[in-house]
Amino acid sequence: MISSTRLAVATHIVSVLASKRGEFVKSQYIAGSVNTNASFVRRILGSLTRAGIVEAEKGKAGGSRLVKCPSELTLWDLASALGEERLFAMHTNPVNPRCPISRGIKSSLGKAFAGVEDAAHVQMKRVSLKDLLPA
Amino acid sequence: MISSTRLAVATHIVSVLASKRGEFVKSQYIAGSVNTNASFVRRILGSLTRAGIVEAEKGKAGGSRLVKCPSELTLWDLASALGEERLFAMHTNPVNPRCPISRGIKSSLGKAFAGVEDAAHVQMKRVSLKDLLPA
DNA sequence: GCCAGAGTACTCGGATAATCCATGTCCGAGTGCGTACGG
DNA sequence: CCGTACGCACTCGGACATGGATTATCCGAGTACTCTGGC
Repeated sequence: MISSTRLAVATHIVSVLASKRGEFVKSQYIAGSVNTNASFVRRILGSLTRAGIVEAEKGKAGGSRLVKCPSELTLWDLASALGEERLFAMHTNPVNPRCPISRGIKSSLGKAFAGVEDAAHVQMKRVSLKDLLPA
Repeated sequence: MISSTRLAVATHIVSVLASKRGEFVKSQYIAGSVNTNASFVRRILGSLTRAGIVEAEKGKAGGSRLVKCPSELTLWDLASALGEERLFAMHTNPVNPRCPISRGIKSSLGKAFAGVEDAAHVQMKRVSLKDLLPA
């Protein structure tokens, strides 16, 4: 039912960056904290960089560092940086035009899903990275 | 974050059942509306039957029929019948005990996820099958 | 005419196959710093 | 002593492998209705 852990890993990543605020942190170090491989971390860091949440420095003394202030970076920012805004998946099977239910369900259910997602997004915007860091 | 379309398909299924209220509908007919295979439909019907949302009749004139009233059957009922209550997935990689972030993140992020999910659940309980049917 | 048994049309549910997606692994190209070597 | 060239340690990003989850396909066993055949 639930597929990717990217949001959880992204949150873990920015938490590590926040705990080393100002320093450039190597992807290998972050991978050690998450207990995964550095390439996976880099792929997520790439999304965060493109979204302006993180900046990367190349070269020997390179690494990544947090650009945003932890109190102003929310779960929603991370999810949308990853392109994981949707919580529900519609089935993609073709519509059966001879069935009125089949013709209408995707539209009405889509609206219902959107309503639930909106409520979730509101909550996600209220959780900042600062809330997640150890006191 | 959700890969499976079971909730969408389950909603489609009960919509078809509601549109034929009282009649026993064959899984093959439902599959035609969803444009998928009957076995997949039956597997979902099985979950709905176990949850008391639907009842099945065997034999030649058999099929499935809706037990609950459409105005009292919510998205939440369907999701929980399918065991798809969770919207987010935590990464399952082992904790790195030498990293304070790694030690704490799963607990604090888990609480944040739960808060968002609670908000979503509230909305899901407000959407009934009746809201999704054509007027 | 009536009952037994076969046939039919569904059910459920398990086993397996085919696909898809998330993640892991590996590699090449680019870049900036440090060092070594040659002038 | 100074500048260039090389090596190193990172970055990004693509290609491909792997494993698990989702969905599709197929089959067997059970059940209830219906029809047929024998008494």
